[in-house]
Amino acid sequence: MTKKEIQKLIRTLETYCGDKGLRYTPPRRITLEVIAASKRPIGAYDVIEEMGKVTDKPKPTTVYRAIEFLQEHGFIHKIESLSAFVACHAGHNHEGSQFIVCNDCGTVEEVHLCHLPKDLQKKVDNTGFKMAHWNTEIHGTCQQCQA
Amino acid sequence: MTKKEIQKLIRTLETYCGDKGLRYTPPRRITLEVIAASKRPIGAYDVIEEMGKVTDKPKPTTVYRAIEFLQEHGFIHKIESLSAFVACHAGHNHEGSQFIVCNDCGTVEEVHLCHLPKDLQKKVDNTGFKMAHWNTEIHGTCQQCQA
DNA sequence: AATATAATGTTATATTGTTACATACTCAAG
DNA sequence: CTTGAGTATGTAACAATATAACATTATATT
Ligand SMILES: [Zn+2]
Ligand SMILES: [Zn+2]
Ligand SMILES: [Zn+2]
Ligand SMILES: [Zn+2]
Repeated sequence: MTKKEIQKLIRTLETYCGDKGLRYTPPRRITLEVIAASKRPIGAYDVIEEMGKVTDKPKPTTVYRAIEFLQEHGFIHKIESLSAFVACHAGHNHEGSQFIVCNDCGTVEEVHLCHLPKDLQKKVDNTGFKMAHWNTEIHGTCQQCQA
Repeated sequence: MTKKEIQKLIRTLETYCGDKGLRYTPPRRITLEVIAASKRPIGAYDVIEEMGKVTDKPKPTTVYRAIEFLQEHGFIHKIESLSAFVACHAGHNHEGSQFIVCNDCGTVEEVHLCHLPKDLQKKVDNTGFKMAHWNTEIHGTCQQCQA
């Protein structure tokens, strides 16, 4: 994300917290800034490192708590297959996420769909399952890396 | 899986290795047996524990190597959001996996589709991305656990 | 000020996964 | 046979990721 986009995202976080009676705190702000500023998914311990540049180097707990908060409220997503985090690019909270991950350069693109693909939704319905969240990670090689 | 199904799966592994000039070895066999016998996704260190009941307790490397082999050849899948493994229920190697995961009881059902859902495939095609593998994990509450 | 709630600080530890190097097995060429 | 190449395992140490438990601080409400 560009610096402007990050600034906007941070203001969104601040507003969101105000509206919901949640606290807009340094760990939460900095964690989001760091994740949003990263070109690729960033691991929790790299967030700790980055955060250490602007505050006392935080303990894992601090960052993991901020990550949990930001995930719950839809500001970031975890790329499970990489144990790493990215800022949400959809601009709103959503139940499902899709990512395209390049195995060569590591870049990740969020592909936002508002609904689970029909063929999957059908299968889920047939089992009487009550869906809460879903996530798809598509691995392969991006156009750039094919050249 | 039932004991019969496991036995069949193991024979499939043996045949597969023979056909491909790969080795059918105790770590590979036991790892598959243990994962297939588990009612829920099983973590690598629990596989180590189980394997320890029938051989000298193995080191992590042994089990991780077997897991890697079994994954590469389509016998097992990793549930990324749980860092745990399940035996494949599709009966053949496939590029994409879908799982329905109950957050309450932990049971996982594999939903096999041979192709990526169309809306996702379109998005991928538009980016010029060359897909290798994909994985979807759907979390929620199974019918039993809703009662 | 007293209280309740939300959030953070701190320490230690648990869980998951990898690196590096030595040893053994299998098959085939000489 | 035996030697060499490729495949797989054995072993020890370690790295990376994540959580538990308990103390303290901040914020808002009474
Ligand atoms: Zn998103
Ligand atoms: Zn790439
Ligand atoms: Zn499968
Ligand atoms: Zn359930």
